[in-house]
Amino acid sequence: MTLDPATQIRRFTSDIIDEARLEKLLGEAQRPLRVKFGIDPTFTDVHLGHGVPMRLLRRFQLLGHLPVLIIGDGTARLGDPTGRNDQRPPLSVEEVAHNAATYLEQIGNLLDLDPKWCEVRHNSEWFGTMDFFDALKLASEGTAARLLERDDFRKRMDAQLPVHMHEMMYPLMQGWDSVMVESDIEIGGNDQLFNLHMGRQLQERHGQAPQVCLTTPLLLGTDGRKMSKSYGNHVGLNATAEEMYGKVMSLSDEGMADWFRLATDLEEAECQKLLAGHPRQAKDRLARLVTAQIHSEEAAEAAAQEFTRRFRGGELPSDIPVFQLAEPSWSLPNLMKEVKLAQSTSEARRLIQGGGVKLDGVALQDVKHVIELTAGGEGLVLQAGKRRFARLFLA
RNA sequence: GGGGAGAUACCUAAGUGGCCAACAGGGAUGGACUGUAAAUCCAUUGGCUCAGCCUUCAGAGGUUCGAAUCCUCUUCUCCCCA
Repeated sequence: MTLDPATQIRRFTSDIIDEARLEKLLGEAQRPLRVKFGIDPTFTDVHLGHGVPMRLLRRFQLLGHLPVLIIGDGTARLGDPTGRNDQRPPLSVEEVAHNAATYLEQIGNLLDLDPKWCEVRHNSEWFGTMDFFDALKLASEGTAARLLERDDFRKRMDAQLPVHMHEMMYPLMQGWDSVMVESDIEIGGNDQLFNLHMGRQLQERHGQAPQVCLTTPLLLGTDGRKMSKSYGNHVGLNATAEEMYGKVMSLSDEGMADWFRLATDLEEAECQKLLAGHPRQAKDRLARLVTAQIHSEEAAEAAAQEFTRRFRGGELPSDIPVFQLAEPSWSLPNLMKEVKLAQSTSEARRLIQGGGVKLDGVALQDVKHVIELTAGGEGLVLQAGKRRFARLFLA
């Protein structure tokens, strides 16, 4: 990758507020810049989409600057309304602490969390000691009209959905974080622009230089929609190498260019070359790069081989979960429930009738089929759909 | 505080006394095709001891041979007025 800091940073940004100031800050470099990034500990499944700002933070870290991670244990109590069409459920203190720990653990592969190179703060530090009058004072720093202009609120109002007062406090709280940590730069997803701006506004009102705001582009999910666990199109940072490689391989062709840019460090020219070739080849390279980054070169290579063997060669996976069952004789639906290939008898029946169930490679379409288990040998391999397997033995 | 509207399965959304386990679309799952891409086509999408039965239409009661549909109360939301 090229050495010019601004170019490195631009690869991961869609909006830059006050580009001139960014250049100036980077140019002076008299001191490590404080680069703020807020983490909402409202969930535990961190995915590659969340990894994009991390990778940008890593760039800053490599350039000698200081990432300041804000664990929003105060803000999490209400939840960022950005992009939401409903209200978030409140979280308990324990949940928040657990989520934050899990989050940090997972991003450890992308960012150096050594206290020497990275500052981690909890915003309960300042919100926890605020009394009601302090909160009112903070509330007086923004206007309702400004907040209600926002798309997400606008849409909810139009759809006749509730917008609660406390949700409007969120941007102010995030902005206040910037004041408290005296950030020079704040990074956020590109839907965060409003919240980031609030930081500038509050900083100015409190005698600080307004932070530069950088937003990172959204890394789309494997199906081209916004990456989200609820769509099942995400690649979790805690996924195994195999899962990760496989997930990336299921990425739509259209999404590849963005993925090369946002999820790998591969040089621009090289990316273009790959994208011009066969999509499958390019995707394989992409999947290896992504996997290697979180796991290792070796793990990525192994995952690629296993993938090829399984899906191109049509062979069985090498790590089929083994079940030792006490009963020798099972009706097919019950057996599937027992080994978690189906959640209910009805689901099992659907799978069977749809032709998705195989025993040792042979499709079974009879719902009433009875399976007799045996003790020794290879056992029986039961398969549901393309990727769920169970190897069965009589205990 | 007053008046009006509304709450249906994962989501959107029909249904306004029996033909409703509940139209339609989306999503999801399975199958065909394939590069675990896209597009397309087919099937499925509450549960079960599955040609039958059981539990669902915000919650609790009630009317009726019979209710998601009618009545009462409760909870939540939206709109208008103050």
